[in-house]
Amino acid sequence: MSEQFYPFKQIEAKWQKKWEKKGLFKMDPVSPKEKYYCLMMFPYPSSALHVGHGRNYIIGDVVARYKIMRKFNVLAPMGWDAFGLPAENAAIKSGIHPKTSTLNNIKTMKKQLNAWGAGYDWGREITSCLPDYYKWTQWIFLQLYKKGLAYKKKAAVNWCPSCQTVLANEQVVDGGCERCSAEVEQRKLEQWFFKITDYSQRLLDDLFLLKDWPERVRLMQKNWIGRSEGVEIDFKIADSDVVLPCFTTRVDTIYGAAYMVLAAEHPMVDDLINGHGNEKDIRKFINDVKKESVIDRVSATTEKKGIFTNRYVINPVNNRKIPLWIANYVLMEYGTGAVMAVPAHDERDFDFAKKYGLSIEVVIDNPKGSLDAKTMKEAYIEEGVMVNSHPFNGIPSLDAIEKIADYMEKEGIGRRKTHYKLRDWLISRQRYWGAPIPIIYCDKCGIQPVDEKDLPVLLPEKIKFSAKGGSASDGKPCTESPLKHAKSFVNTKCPKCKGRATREIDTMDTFVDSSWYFLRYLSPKDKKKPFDKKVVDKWLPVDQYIGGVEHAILHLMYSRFIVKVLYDMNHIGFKEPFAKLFTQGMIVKDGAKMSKSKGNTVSPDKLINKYGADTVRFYTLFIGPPEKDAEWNDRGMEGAWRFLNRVWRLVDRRPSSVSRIPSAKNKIPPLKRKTHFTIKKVTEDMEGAFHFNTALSAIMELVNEIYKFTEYGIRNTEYGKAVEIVIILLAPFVPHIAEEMWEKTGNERSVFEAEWPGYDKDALVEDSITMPVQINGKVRTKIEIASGTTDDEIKNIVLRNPVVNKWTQGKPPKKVIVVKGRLVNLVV
RNA sequence: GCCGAAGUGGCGGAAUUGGCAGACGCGCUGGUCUCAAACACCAGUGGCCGCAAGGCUGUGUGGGUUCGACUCCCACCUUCGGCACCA
Repeated sequence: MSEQFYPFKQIEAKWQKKWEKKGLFKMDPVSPKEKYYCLMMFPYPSSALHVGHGRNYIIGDVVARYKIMRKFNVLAPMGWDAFGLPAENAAIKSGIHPKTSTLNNIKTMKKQLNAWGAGYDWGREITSCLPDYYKWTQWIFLQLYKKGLAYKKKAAVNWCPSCQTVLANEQVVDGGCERCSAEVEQRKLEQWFFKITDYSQRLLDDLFLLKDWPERVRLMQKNWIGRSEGVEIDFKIADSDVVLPCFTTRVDTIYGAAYMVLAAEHPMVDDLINGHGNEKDIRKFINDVKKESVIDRVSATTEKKGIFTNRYVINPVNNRKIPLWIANYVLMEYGTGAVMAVPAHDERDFDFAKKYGLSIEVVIDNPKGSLDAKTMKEAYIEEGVMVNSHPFNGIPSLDAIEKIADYMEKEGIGRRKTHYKLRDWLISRQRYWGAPIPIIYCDKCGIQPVDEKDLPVLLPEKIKFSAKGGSASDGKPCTESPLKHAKSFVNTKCPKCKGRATREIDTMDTFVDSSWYFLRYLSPKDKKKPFDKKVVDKWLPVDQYIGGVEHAILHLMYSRFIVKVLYDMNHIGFKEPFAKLFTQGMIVKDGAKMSKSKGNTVSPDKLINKYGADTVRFYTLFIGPPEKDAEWNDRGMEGAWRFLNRVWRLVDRRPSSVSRIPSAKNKIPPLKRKTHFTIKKVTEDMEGAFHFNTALSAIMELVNEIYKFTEYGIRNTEYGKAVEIVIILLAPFVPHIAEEMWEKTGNERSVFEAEWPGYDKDALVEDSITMPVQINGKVRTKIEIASGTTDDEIKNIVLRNPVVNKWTQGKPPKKVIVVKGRLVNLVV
């Protein structure tokens, strides 16, 4: 029986069923084999997956299957990051409860994952919106609360007017909401925070342990943490005993401080301007600044504006009296909200000083040519030699940073300090579809955490989450958490005094859900505890984590933080969650990221129906190096499809036995060597950078060689071996067709139980090699050299070569360079 | 502005302890098979000159190091990603 195309539909259904029955992806908790935890970032259950999402699961599946073949005890679980805004927003419009739509979406996506042939240990499935999961998310909150790492404060927070909720700093992109792009406003609200800033230094230090993370992700985290070292200097206010500390990283420029600037929100501003003239204008200025949008406040391009306070401060190193200003470009959240300005050596200060006619003095000279404060066009921010800074004149400014810091600490006018850009993690959300924060407010006892034994705090299912509180479909979200109106939820008893009390109505940011899920997979059904220390200590850190680079900061930083907290509380015995990270590139279509709103998504369902899952997998893997973005092209599918059919015919149909006489050009290939070379190449790609595209080309080359072989009607053991190797090497990539071919060639057990082949180094050695001969670096001819020929012999052969003689015109070359196994170059 | 990655045929991409640029695939051209097509198979395919043999040229641009540079160094251009008044 030989059909035109291979019957992928039958084959894929057959093997998907068999793997499930056999439990190919079931992790064995008692196996003596070495563990391998292969994790893909769990998806948010949106309506359906497209081929861009597919890349993530296909890569993960290839890795898991490969490790199974390498006889590891593999854990490849899957779950759902199921809380979140989109489901709630959809509910406001459609009236369908988020739980209903989410669980429906999960069903669809699960089907899609199966259709791709992606294998998971479904017995360990987790769903973050179900009480048996979020009970433990609440437990995590309580642990942080216990440690003083969860706290409530009234703070200026990022508010998205369209989503009607606050956002974490990490969720504000270019001054807009990362989800809906609406311009973010600042609001003062009572909110819950996680004190991630306590872990700034450790999050930074341990980045250096993560050698198997992409460099760029480590860099992004490093920049986000934003550590900088400097000195906090005390400036005394003139005619007062009040001290105004300010932070600088450039203490070497202290003698050039021309004025000082405060943020408009600085707490001392009010006292300072009180009764010192011009008060009205100053207050107006401050109000104007506070009204500026978030985008303008943080943009480096916004024009710098300021106003003089009529007050002065004293520079402690030279007792100079310098003016005190208020300006829009100083941030209250960083440092002390007060900045010393050195116009000659800071761009911002330079612009500001020019605008308002403030003095400029050079205190660090350019070694390449003296600076003149009167003529300079821009600030000189490089290092240089100290001037006008008695007693530090003449020394390099880099040294001066240390010397002046020492001096200040000795004199007690300043102290070394380290600052971070990282801010605390705002976790409150004024929305319904999230895990309730397990906190109770009692008039008598104040803020009380819910007792652990009373978890979970159930999210009420009957809820009205529209603005009017009436129908569920008037299209507008509430301005407060919809939980506010759920009386049976809100009204409760105080855990301490048993008196009447109310519950916190905000829910947690979904990033809290996803910052610990990788622990839950090890005991997804445990009703007594979130995870078992012994088991997670055995299985974590995750050996290979795979996901999109868009999570480089948010999810990956939060997870690292939560793991460190749990470690400190001795709940777990490891400090980092993910040993190895692979961030795959996006698949784009027509130059843009695939998205429903752009209408450029490619659905896998149709393609799988037309070509089969293996073809879709093959093309997705062949499209390019997986860490890079790639352009999807439906045509490319044809090539993958053709190849799989070509492979199929190797075992399905006896290739035509037309005997041919090998021509000189088309000599019978050394199949054994090619086979071993391919094993080497594919194994290296699997173990190394995951360059599946080159692994697949190598296999294609081998198949091409096999075909050349069959043209001559030769079917010897070398041939049989090569076909067997092709099937095994293809198995992780295109598992269904590989299994079927494996069975057809007489194997009874699954190809995933087969031994991954090793290669024979001796088989890689060639009898003879073709060496290019260069003359002055240009290839002029090629010679056939038996392997093992000495350099001298090669030289002789080359010098006798007629083509070479034509070019050298018989003259002896100046130099002959023989590169072993590579080429020969003659210099004439 | 700062930090990072990248730039190679018509297209996706391959090749770096410096050593045959364009593997593999898509597309295209010609052929075999067929009544015809589909499928498959064979041959060709960076550009320019040439009937051919062969030659010249070619990895974003301009320099440099080297017997030899996609690969290393210097300067620049472009694209993408991150950060962005952090003192």
